[in-house]
Amino acid sequence: MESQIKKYLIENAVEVFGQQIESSLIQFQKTRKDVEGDLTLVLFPFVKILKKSPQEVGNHVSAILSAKFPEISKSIVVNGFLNIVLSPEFWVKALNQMNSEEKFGYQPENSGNTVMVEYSSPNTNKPLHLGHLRNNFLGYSVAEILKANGNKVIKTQVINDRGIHICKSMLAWERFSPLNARGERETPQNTGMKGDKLVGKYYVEFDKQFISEAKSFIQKWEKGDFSGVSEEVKSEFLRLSAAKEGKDEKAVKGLDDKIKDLAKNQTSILRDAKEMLIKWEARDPETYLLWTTMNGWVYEGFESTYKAMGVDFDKLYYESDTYLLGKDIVVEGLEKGIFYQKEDGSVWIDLTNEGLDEKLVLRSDGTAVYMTQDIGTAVDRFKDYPDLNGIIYTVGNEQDYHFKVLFLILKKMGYAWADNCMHLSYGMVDLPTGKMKSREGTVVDADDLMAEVVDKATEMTKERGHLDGMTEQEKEHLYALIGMGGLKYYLLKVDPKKRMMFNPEESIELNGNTGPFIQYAHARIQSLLSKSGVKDFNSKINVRTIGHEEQELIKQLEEFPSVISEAADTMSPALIANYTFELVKLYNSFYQSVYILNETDEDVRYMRLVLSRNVAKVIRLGMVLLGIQVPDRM
RNA sequence: GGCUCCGUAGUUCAAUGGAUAGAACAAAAGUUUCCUAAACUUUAGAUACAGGUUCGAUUCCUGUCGGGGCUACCA
Repeated sequence: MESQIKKYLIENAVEVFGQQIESSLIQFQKTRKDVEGDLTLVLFPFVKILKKSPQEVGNHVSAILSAKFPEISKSIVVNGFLNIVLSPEFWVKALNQMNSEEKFGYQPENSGNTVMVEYSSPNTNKPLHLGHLRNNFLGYSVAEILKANGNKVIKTQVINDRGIHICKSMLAWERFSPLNARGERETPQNTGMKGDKLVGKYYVEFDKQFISEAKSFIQKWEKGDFSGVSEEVKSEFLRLSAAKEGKDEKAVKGLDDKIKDLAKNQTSILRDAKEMLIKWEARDPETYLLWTTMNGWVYEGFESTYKAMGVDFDKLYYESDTYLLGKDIVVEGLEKGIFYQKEDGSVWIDLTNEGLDEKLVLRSDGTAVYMTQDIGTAVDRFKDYPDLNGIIYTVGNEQDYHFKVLFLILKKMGYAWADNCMHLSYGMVDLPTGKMKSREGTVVDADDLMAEVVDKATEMTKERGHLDGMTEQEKEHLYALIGMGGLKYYLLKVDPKKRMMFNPEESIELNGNTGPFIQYAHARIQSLLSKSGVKDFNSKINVRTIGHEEQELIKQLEEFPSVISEAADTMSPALIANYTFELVKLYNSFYQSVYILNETDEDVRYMRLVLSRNVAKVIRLGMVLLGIQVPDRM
């Protein structure tokens, strides 16, 4: 309706306004709740053109529209706004229309572009945590939203499986794992530990040993004992120590960090890890086997976590596969003069003209850095999928700068698709106790958290659920569905760009703006429908009038398609979440105030059932986009 | 220091430059002879500060104050 009126006004602008007008001048908005009307046209933009008062403009436009559109039963001018009231017939027709569409609000499949969505870029040394949950749920949801808008979507992740950090956990496992009775080191099989947790444990172990060795160096140096270190290190230490004199707290901390780095570089354990990396890059069979084995453990662990999360991927990329391609591209860029080489052999790009800094793309020893790999991965992807239109990178906002640089480099390298690469930058998740820090053990583990919310859901559902006649398996499924629904909804309902506070207690709440609140509404409607005895909802509704609350509900349902498309444009699942919450509140209020099954007028009863059915449908279609399932009973 | 993002009820979040700034939680008071009360209905409460642009500013611009992030030959 809105678009029809808009179209009409633009096409007949000369007649209505006496001149052609920009389409941006036609602004519609939702009518305020406390004012009569279904649709509101903002009149201010026309006031200047017509040089009349808002009231006169309103009357003028109102008369024209009323004559043209029979759906408009009346229109009222208030304070510069034209509030349009649509007829009951219009709303009944709208309800009949949406009732006939199974996928109401979705665009036809493959009617849009081909887009790759990358989310979850885990480090194989660290088990997944709360931050990954936001990342995964967000990426998955955006992928689903894009699909609903007709795009073909390829879900992917890039696995960070090479580099010095990987060697650290490998080394620590070889060196520190206790042997069991059969003389074996710890494995997921013989300990029953999840693979990613086991590897993570040895990564932490490495860090402990590493830091303690570095500390002992510093203690020695402070006593003036420089045995076994080079003159350069000695003088650097003395220089840094002397510089601390008379500096403020912050500066001293910075210098201390530099001293720590200096000491870390002297440790034997780091040296051994570096040697291992060189062996790995040389494909030393023993090292390679160890790497493959331990990575296998991690992937198995991740797999089970992803399964619990309910996310999946169409294609995986491994940095161990793409870093070499990245290096080739750097060489190519060097020949083209896009990059330049310093005396020590390191390769850089100068972005000072773009307001950024110089950025390293290859180390002096010829090894790849993060940026090198990312360049390689991007190019690789467009090679794998020739019809790909763009990539969306779901990565935290602490990497805004990295992606700015990455896209700029790709553009300078002449890749036309660089303009279609986007960084879906999401905010950090904070805890009430402050930031998550692995050092301080304040990281919320993904597996633990998911288990906790499901436990809580189990407890609450047993207490008040309606589970008679369900099998144990069905019950387990329901508990998981409610627990995970709550968690996903909690993480997705806020604007992804913003940092958010994660309150563990609130995340398992069942009341208010929560997943279970929405799931409950769906279950209640399903129960209603099955009790109604109506099997076939295909016949048309036949009522002349329609109640205020019913009309408000249809109005809200009518907005679903534009919400989906806006969610895709802004890549914000939060819009879907908030929309659905509004819908459910309206429905609950409606449900409370009228009889449905006990309504005596058959036509009205049927209309209310159809309305309920469509509310349930839109709830389900909306929640699917968030990766949340809705139950028929709870 | 440079770059960048953000400051909205007690708390967590909303608000394409539009009408009297919406919700939820927490607080207070109510609603079950009826379709799932995990529901519904009331009440109280906020735009960090100072300017500017505009018919109109939470939104845009400038400055102040406060917070986060980036500023590695780590990934």
